[in-house]
Amino acid sequence: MDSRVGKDGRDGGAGGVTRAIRDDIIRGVHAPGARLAEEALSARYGVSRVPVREALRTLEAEGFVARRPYAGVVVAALDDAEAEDLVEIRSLLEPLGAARAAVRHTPEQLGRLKELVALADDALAAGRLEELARLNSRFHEVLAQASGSRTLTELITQLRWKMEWVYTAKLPRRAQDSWREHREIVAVLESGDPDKAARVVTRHIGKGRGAHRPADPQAIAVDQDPED
Amino acid sequence: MDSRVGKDGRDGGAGGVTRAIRDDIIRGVHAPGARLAEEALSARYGVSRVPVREALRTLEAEGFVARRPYAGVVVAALDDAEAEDLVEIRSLLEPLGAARAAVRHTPEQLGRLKELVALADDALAAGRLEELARLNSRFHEVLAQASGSRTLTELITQLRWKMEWVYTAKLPRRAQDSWREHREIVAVLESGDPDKAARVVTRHIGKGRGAHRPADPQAIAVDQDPED
DNA sequence: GCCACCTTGATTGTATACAATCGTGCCCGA
DNA sequence: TCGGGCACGATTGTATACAATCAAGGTGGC
Repeated sequence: MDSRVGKDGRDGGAGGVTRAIRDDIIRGVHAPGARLAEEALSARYGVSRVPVREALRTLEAEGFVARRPYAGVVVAALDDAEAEDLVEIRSLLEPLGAARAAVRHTPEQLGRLKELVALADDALAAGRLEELARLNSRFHEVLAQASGSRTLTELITQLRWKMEWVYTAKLPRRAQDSWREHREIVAVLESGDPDKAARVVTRHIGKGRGAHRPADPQAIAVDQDPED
Repeated sequence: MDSRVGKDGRDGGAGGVTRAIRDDIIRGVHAPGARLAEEALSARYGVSRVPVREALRTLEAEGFVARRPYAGVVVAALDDAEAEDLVEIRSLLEPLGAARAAVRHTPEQLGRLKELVALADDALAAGRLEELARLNSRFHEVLAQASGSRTLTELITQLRWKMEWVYTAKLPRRAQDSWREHREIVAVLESGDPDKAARVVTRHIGKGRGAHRPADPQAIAVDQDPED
């Protein structure tokens, strides 16, 4: 149970602490609304208060924690309406990213996507769902990067983090067959058709309906599949 | 030419430095690609290196600067493709925010919007364009907050900052008559119709066409109006 | 003359120490 | 008994000092 950030991580320094705290928030180690005292964090992650403070500043900008002057930071609480908005925003941005990726993707990125699909096939055959989830994150991360837009990439990545955050505490995983759709995405990217790429990803995300119409407040994305 | 952050600012501490540096980046004081040495910044803004570092962490998360380990931070450079993406992303998110605002806005927020429109009328009559620009920012800020979604509010606010950043260096202002449309937005919000709100803001932003189709690469938002 | 290596300088990353601020509990008085 | 005020503790915000790392320039050898 030692969460201290390893010295070996490629991102030396406070960046590692940022990732560690963010992961712990997503995984529910730090519950929403919990107070995050700087000294406690510095003890827990084995660094001084300065990197902790910088990490908290990053997490604040990303929306994972809220800061009030001289009152400390607390883990942000995502209510149902926020969760619904996340789904909606993502259903707008990821198709846009896919459309960009269809035009701008590099051969190397396409190769990485194909590689990830192949790895997922192996993992699926071996029944390693844990591996599948990790590959899923990587797939969408590379897909976002293929958009060629730094802004889009960062936004989509952060949205995915928050989606994971929301779903981690809400439902068990059901991951398997989304990879058939992943393979389809790669094929569309290779064809270079932006419209088709956007449509495929829209369907993949699971919000095929019109954009701006607010969904039924009752159906708070509980039927969404975290593994997409 | 003293940019040091005043002690009087409501947001005590490093938050003020963050705002100051961001404003200077947006205003072009720190040119894209410029190296931002921490000590130079701390001298310029009259604080120590620690608040500067925290501010840079925030600005990094917001995408205004890029950090490379032990290599310092540089002001991010937005190429034309990025600028185009910003326009596209905003044309997706602001209508969504308006749709949410039409349903969730509080009476207080609606009052503030009306008040801003009135103030803009006065400023317009007096010919104070500088005041108009500031009111314009406030209007869209309150409009975003009225969406009731913290995520949406932050995203839209950051996008607006970046739009301002892009346009500051590119074209002169032409601000006047967008306020007629602002008044229209307020009316739609009061009516409570989400679809109509989304349509009005979509037209207001100036990208009425379909969402995912990439725009003509030649027409890089140069004909966009920064004052909307 | 050119390349590899090392040294040096500057800059970032981190830790420790100090100051400012706020919440809290206690005490006193009505 | 209850309310206001005050002092205390804890925590955040900031400044200074030190360690780690990298880039550049010089020097020696080939």
